[in-house]
Amino acid sequence: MGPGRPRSEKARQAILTAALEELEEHGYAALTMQGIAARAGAGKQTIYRWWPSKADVVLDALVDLAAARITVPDEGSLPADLDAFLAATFRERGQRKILVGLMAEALLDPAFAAAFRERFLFARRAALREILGRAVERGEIADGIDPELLIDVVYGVVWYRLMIGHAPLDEAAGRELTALLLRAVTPR
Amino acid sequence: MGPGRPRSEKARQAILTAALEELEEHGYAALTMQGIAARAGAGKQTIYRWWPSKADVVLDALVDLAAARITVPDEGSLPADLDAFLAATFRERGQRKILVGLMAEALLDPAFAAAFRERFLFARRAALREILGRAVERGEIADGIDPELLIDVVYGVVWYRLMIGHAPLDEAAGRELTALLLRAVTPR
Amino acid sequence: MGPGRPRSEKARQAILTAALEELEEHGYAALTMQGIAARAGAGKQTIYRWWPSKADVVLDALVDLAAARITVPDEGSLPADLDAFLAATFRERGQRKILVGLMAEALLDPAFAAAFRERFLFARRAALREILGRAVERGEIADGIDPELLIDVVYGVVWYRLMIGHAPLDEAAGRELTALLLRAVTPR
Amino acid sequence: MGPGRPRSEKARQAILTAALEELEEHGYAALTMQGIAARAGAGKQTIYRWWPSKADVVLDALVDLAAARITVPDEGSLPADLDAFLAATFRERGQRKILVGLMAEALLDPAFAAAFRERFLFARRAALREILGRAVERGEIADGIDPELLIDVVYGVVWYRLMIGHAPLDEAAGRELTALLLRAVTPR
DNA sequence: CGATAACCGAGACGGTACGTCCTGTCTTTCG
DNA sequence: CGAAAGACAGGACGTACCGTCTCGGTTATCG
Repeated sequence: MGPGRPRSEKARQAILTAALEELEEHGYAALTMQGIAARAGAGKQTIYRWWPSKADVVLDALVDLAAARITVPDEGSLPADLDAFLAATFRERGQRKILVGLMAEALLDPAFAAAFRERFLFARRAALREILGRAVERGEIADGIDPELLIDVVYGVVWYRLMIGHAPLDEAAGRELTALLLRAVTPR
Repeated sequence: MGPGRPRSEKARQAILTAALEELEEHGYAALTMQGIAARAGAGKQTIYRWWPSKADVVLDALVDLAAARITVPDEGSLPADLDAFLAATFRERGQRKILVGLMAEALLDPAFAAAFRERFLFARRAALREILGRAVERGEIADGIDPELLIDVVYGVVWYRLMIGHAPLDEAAGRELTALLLRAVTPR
Repeated sequence: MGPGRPRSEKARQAILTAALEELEEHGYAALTMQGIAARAGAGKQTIYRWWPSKADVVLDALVDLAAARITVPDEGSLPADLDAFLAATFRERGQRKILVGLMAEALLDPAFAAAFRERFLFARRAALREILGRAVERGEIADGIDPELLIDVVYGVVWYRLMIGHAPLDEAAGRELTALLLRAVTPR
Repeated sequence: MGPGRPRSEKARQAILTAALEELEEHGYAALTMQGIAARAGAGKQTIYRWWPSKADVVLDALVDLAAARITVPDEGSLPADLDAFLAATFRERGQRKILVGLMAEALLDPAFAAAFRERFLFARRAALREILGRAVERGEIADGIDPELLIDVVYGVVWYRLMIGHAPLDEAAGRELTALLLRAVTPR
């Protein structure tokens, strides 16, 4: 490390925390750099020095939150793994506001969209891909079925319901989706 | 009609057209009421009088555009209907910018989200529901399969790919999705 | 009179009354054509048809109010006339808000300034001029003293105090001013 | 001085200059915050941060302009002092537009009226008061004559003519007014 | 141990869009 | 054709944030 005062870990934490609190209290739409800085007792410059946009702050906060969370179940069979995976996914719905806000930002800002994909979405896809890979090896998935499409179906339904809110995202929904997928992929 | 100058259809058209042009040129994120008003040669007040937000302007423009477009195919069989429906859906992708912008707005603004659901999303779901309803009557869908979940799967995949852009939304994708769904729903 | 519906005297009265009431309640600065029209139950066009600006409405209302008020005292001597004139002038101070508002408008709008001069200010000057004319004939004013300057002194002091509000405009003030003027003009 | 970027003297000057230029070109009535900001190359917020209204901007500009100008003549006699004072006052008539605009604003806005009185009007009165005070000491003013009334007469006539514009404000006018005042105050 | 350098908080800066208000004009229906 | 109603284009308002900048001050490395 060169000379100069090192980055303040205290400021970083204060900013991430402030961002999550502001988001929780007022919603993503009302989130502002000014507001985060004020609540964190930080200067705006300090935020801009380390994050290119407020969405990146929230994404960092989310990644911190969800750091150790992506546990890939390995129950020995596809149905069990899928059920466990979806149940775990739905359990984190305290993050609904965060996820929906970040997706909105990603839809509006291509630069952030790339970061969101790489650091969040694709990490989740990889977990599901691992589950499906094991199922393929076990012969639980018929030939000619593209696992990537299955991933799209799972996350498509999850995100669609998360965003539209017209149907629940609970364990029953998980089981129903698992059942449908099994009918689709099971060799016969 | 009461007294007073009636609403100007010319102004309405100018505003909707201006909104779409601005969106096309600069993207949804850069869309502003000022910009729309200036390009339309309209006063801002005239916009605010009839639409609560810029998103509602764009939604109106979209509904005008897509007015007669929701044609429900009736080819006599589920596979044919699904293929035709998805092909028709994907063909309208000139609307990608519009749809993604409106979804972003819906994620940020609950009031607009309700309008978007009622006037756009649910109308599309209804079309698909009709197709599936006919398939159920024909016995092409096994008992115990909830058509609403199928709708979520179709639009989930469509929206997920529309938003993330990691995979194509073309006729091949449509056929692949159709095939997967048929495997899932066909009685045996 | 030509054909067509004649001007509505009822509307005219409603507008003048509404203008004075709005002025009284919210002050001249907050006076708007919209507000006057709304309170009068009149259309804005009706106001614009007959008055070029809100100031002209208020001026009309003032002239109606003060119509018969300019009574020129004729007590037989300059001191008595002056005292009576000033006392009468000061007595109308319920019009303070109106006068100050109109003067403000006249300072900002040359077109209205002309109307204000002709229809109000110069009418008042004429009254005072008549008093001074009689005093000259009676030999109460020394040669070489320009009555116009005396008028400026009287109305200058009145308006200055009316505007600045640093000193009272009451009968004592009138007597003090009268005394000063007499010392200045009395031949010796 | 506390922390934070200090106020920009350059911006302050640019704003005051822009205000005077706009006023000169388009008149006080057409003066707008937007216009001043645009011409000064400043943000509107920067103006609102330091001045509550456009009138306060112009008042600051005037005070800057007239800073060292209030020179109280001391010629040794009341007639000479008065003549010199009035001549000096009338000589500044390049400020007519400014003064009339500020007075209009003061008539419409009590908050600004207070500032205008304290920072401009009363400062001018004080100068005249000093002249009259010396005259009293010299015995040039008869007992029982209130100097404050004399100040009202002088500034009353000046402002009345400034506003109405029916009579000139030149050296001849000054001499005529001086003569009248002397007749009024000279002991006999 | 002092110079240098990068950080920090604070807050002013030039901008841009917001949503509201009012202006003066226009286009209806009604009497 | 006057009048009430109310929509229209236009433009200023005062506010909120943006992202940048310029302060004084702090905390590290390195000569």
